[in-house]
Amino acid sequence: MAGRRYWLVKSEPSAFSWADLLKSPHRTAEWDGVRNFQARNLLKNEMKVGDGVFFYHSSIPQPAIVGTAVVVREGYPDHTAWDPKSAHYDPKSTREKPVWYMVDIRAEAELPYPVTLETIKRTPGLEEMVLLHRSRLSVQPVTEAEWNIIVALGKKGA
DNA sequence: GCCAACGTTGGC
DNA sequence: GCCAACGTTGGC
Repeated sequence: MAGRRYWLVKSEPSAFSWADLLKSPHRTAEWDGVRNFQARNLLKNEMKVGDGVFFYHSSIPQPAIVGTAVVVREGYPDHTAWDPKSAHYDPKSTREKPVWYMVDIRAEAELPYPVTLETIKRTPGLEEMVLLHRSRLSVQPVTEAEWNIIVALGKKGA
């Protein structure tokens, strides 16, 4: 697909896991709760319908990319910011002037061999991944070359 | 506008 | 559970 871009989103499986995404209606979920401006800008402006998304499990013994997803709805206001009962409530965000945005993603394929952080660190061609250098960014860009290397590893193992 | 304090993320 | 990295806040 021309102009298709690639991304990586992180989630702690205890909060929302790959299995949770698979169980969601139409295997689709709102990627809500992102409260970081750089990540927000990517969600709001850069991620387009059809873009590829790696689903990464963080804060576990073996952090890893476990599946691929696709963007099915582009940036729109994150309504959880308006809900005082939500853990992601932010009174600075209003319906008139939303601060936080999200996209919808749909699960595409599970990687038969999850690509661990450890593998990423020692795989030639992945040295420059944002994951290794700005590890705290929860939505980050992935190059096409990186995407292809990781998809291949995920199919066949390292 | 600087920068110290603070809070959160996330690997280990 | 620790702590380094780093984004955000707020006093000045």
